[in-house]
Amino acid sequence: MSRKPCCVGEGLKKGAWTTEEDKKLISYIHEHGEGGWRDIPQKAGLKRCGKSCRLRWTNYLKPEIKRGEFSSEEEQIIIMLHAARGNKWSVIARHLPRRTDNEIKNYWNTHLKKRLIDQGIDPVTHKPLASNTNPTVTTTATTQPGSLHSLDASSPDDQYPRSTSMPSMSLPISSGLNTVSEITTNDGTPVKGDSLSCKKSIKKSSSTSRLLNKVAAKATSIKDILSATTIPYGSFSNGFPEQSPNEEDSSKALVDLDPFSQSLLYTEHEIHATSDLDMDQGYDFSYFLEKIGRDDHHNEEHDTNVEYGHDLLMSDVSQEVSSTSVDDQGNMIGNFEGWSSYLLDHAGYMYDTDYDLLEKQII
DNA sequence: AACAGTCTCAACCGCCTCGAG
DNA sequence: TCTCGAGGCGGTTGAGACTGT
Repeated sequence: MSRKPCCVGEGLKKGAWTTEEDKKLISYIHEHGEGGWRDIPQKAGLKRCGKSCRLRWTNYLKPEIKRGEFSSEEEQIIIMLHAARGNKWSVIARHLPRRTDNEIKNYWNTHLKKRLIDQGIDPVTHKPLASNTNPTVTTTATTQPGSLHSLDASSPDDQYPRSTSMPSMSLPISSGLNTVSEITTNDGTPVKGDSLSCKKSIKKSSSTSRLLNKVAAKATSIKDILSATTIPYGSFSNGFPEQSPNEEDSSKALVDLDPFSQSLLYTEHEIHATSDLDMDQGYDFSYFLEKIGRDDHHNEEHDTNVEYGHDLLMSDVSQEVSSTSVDDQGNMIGNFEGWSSYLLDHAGYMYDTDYDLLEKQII
């Protein structure tokens, strides 16, 4: 019942493509366009099967393909979407303009997966690995801004104490902080060379983070407004950390229950750091994606995998807020209004707040 | 220098989806 | 409704590069 492989045929070449073959394929597609892959090899004078041609073109030769190191923003998106959708590389690739699913898949398997494991996070479930879970750790973890959630492969597993009630995985936060972290060896000398993992630790701001930071700043304003209202316990019975008020002082617990505050692990100094946001200084949007993920959890029935950030980037929701796109410089851009509206919608829903009034106060 | 082990990623394989007939 | 085939997708492989001894 198995289908006959498309690439059966005498004299069909396999393996690495030569420059000459690439030239032929590029030349043909430039002249005739994509499609009709079955006929392309013959017409282009290639001893390859059509499928091989298509893969070579879509994964490697296509001019708009972006190659090279992944930005921290891209890493965040990959991790969040992977948590939400698993190994749906094509879905993830749709949110990373100019990246191919194959490249993302490779990057995940060779870099991100290992880093998550190094941090004690199960790359499949995105939850803390059982052996590394420390149920005694609660709130107010001492944080080091710019380093807490960065996926630094050199970080020891126990460097970042994890609350049992924290999101199922930590997210890199450094992208919006303009943090330039020099990677050093154990003796303190800077690491040179072209190691991908080293390069990736150099954080820089981008148009993506700036745009999303604006949304984050707006959402923080929502938080400031809403935080003036006392929200009784029990208002958020689902989707929030399981924690009894008796276990924490009430003022802190209130912060913890604020849907626009950070998770339990993302402690007060980080929250305060957002209150006087500088658009250019940035703010890491992953917090908001995470928060929104919790909101989704609050609103709907979700499986255990759905705990942070992801649904915003999932196709259904991102249709609301517009998918990521790319500007003429190749930078990822988002729909600011769409994201803002989405955040506002969630704020209104969560607090049963008058939407119009809320929006007037914010905008 | 030589070798072994590890890593990276382009390419392949086989199954799935979907549209055309 | 069924069949077929093109294209899409995710898992896996293996050649070459890199690193350590």
